[in-house]
Amino acid sequence: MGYLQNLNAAQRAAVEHGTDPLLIIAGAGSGKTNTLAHRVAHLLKNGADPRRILLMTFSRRAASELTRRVSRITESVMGTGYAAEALTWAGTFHGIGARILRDLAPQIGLNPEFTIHDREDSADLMNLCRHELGFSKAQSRFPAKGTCLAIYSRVVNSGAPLGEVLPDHFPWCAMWEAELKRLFGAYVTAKQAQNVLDYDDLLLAWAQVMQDPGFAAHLGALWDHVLIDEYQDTNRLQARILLALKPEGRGLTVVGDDAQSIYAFRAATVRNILDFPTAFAPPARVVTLARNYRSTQSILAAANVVIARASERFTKDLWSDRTSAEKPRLVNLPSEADQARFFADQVLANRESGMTLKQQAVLFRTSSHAGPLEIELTRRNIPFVKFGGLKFLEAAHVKDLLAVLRLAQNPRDRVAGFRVLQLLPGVGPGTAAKVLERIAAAVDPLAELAHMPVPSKVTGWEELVAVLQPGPWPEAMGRARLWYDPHLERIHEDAEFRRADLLQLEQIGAGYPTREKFLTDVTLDPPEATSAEAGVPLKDEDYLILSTIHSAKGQEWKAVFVLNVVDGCIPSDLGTGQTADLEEERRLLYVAMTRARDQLTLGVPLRFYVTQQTKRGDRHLFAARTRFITSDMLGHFDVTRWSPPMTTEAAAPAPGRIDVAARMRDMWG
DNA sequence: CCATGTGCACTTTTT
DNA sequence: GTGCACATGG
Repeated sequence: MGYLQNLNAAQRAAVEHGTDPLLIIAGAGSGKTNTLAHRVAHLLKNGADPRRILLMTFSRRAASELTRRVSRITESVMGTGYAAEALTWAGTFHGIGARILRDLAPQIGLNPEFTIHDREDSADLMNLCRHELGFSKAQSRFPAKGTCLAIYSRVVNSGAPLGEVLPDHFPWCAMWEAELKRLFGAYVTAKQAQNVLDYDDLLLAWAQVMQDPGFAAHLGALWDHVLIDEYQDTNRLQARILLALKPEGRGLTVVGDDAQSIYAFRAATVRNILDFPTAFAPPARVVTLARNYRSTQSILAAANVVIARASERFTKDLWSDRTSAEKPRLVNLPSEADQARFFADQVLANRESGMTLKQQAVLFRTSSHAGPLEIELTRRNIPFVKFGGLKFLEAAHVKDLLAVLRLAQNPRDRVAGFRVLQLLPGVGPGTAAKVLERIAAAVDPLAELAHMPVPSKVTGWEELVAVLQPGPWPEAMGRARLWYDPHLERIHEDAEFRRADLLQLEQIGAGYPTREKFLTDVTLDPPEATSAEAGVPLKDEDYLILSTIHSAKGQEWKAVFVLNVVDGCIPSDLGTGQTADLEEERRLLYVAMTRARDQLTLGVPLRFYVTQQTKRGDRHLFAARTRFITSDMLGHFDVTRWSPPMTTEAAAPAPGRIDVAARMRDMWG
C-alpha cells in the first residue's frame, strides 16, 4: 500500500473510508484533489469497476485536472496500461446531464438531435418571447432579456418560487411577477417546440427523470461510486439529483470547502454542504483536512483573519509548517497605471531571482480590471495568457459559424435560424421570422426551405440551402466555413483576424467524431480565448498568468498578485446590497489570497478609473482599501507605499536617437 | 412594410 | 468592441 504512505492521517481516513456516505471538508491547499484522486485509485485497486464510477465536478477545468491526477496515481498503483479512459463517467454536472439525456431521449419524450443553447442564445430566445408577448413595448421599462433569463435561471436552480426569488434577488422587477410568469411559460414552450435545451434544462430535465422511481433506480444502478468535487458550488437542483441517485448515500463522497463558496450568483448554496451529513441515517462521516501544504504560515495567518469575520462558517483554521519571514505585502499605489507598473517590475524581479513567469499569476475580480496591466505587459514584451472574461463563443463571427452548424443539426432551432438567415443580404428580422414560421410548420423543414418562394432581392439562397444539407463530418465544417467566408468579408472590416479564429475552430471541430458531439462540447466546454488576442505565446514558452479569481479556483502559484484590493472592486459595488452577496465577496478575497505559495502581493491603488456613467464622462474615483482588511488586521501585512520614480525615462519609454532628416531624404533615394 | 445605417450606453463572476 | 432604439431609404 505504498501509495498511502505520503498521505497524512486525515487524508488517509478519507481515502480508506468504506461505502457509507462521506463528506470531506477540504481547506484551500489541503491536498483535496490529491486525496480524491487517491480515493478513486484506492477503489480501483480494491476491485471497483472504473466504468461504474461517476466523477462530477463543477467546472470543466477541475474535471480534467482530476482525471489527469487519477490516471497518474492509478498508473503507479496498478501499473502502466491501466488507462484512465476507463473512467468513462467523468465531467461536469451539465456535461454528464447532457449525455444522460441524449441516451435516454427516446424514452423521455426528447428528440435525441436536440441542440444546446448557451447563455446568449437563451437570452435571445427569451427576447423573442418577450417581443411576441408585447412586453418590449410596455410603458414603463420591462426587465432586459438578460435579467429575465437570470430570474428564470435562479427559479430553476434554487427551486424557490418566483414570488420569493423576485423580492429577494430582483426587487426592482417585483412589479412584473405576472408578466414574467407568462414569459417563462412561453419560453419553455418555445424551447420544446424548437427542440433545444438550455444549460438549466440539462439539470432540470435530469432532475425530472430522477423523480420517476423506475428511472431513478435504473440510473442509480449504473454507478457503484459517485464522487463530487467542489460541492460548495452546487445548487439545490444538483443536490436533488444527487440524493435521488443515491438516496441511502451508499458509495457517495462529496468534497468541498464552505469558505471557498463563490458561486452564489448561480444559486449555489452553502446549505448543500452544511446539510449533507444529516441527509442520511446514520449521518454521513465528516473528515476535515485542515493542514495546508501550499502556503507559508504568514500567508495563511493573513487569509485566516480575513475569513474569520465571515458570519456563517463551518470549520477550521488552516495551518502549515512552511514558515517564512516574509509577510504578505499590501502596497499602496497612486493609480492603477502605477499598480500595473509596480506589478510588472515585481514579476520581472521574481524572474531575475529564478521564478519563471508561469509560477506567477495576477488575479482580479473583474476581467476589465486587467486592462492597464495588459497594456503595461505588452509594452514591456512580457508574454501573458488571460483566463476568464472575453470568450471565444461570444465573438460574433464564431457565433455565426456555429449557428450554421446548429441549424443543420436542428432546423427548428429558431435562434440559430434567425441568425443565419439574416446573414443573407436582403434578409432582415421580418423575412427571417416569416421563413422560420413556415419551416417550423413543415414536416421536413429543410425541404421546405429549399422549395419555398423567396423574395427576389434576396441573394445566396441556394448556397444556404446547399450548406445545410447533410454530409460527412468534419468536411461539413469546412463547407460551412467556406460558405460563411464571403459574408465574413462583407460584414467585418477585420476579416483576417476573425478568419484565423474560424480556422482554429475548424481545427477543433476536426477532432470530433460527429457534428453533434462537437456542438455539445463546444457549448459546454468553450475554448478559453480568441487567437486574435495580442501575443498568445506558444505552448512551451514562458508566460505570466492573468486570471479572474473565479477562474483561479483550485490553482496555485509561487507568487500571486491581486489587483485593486479596494472597496468597489472587492467587494464589487454591484453586489454590496445584500449581506449574503457581501459574504461571497469576502470569500472571493480569501480564495485569491490562498492561491499563493510563497509570496502574496495585494495592490491598493488610491485612484481608479470608472468607465461607466459616460454621461458625466469617465471618472477617477478615490478608493479605499477593501473593507475586508480592517486596520486591526494590518499587523499581518507588510504595508508599504510605492510611487513611480520621477524621471522622464520612467514616465515614458525612452526613445533612442533618430535622424529624421536622413530618413526623409531616404524616402526618395 | 422592411432592411439597413447611425448614434448612444454599457461591460461581474460561469455551466 | 457590441447591442439596442430610432430614423431613413428602398
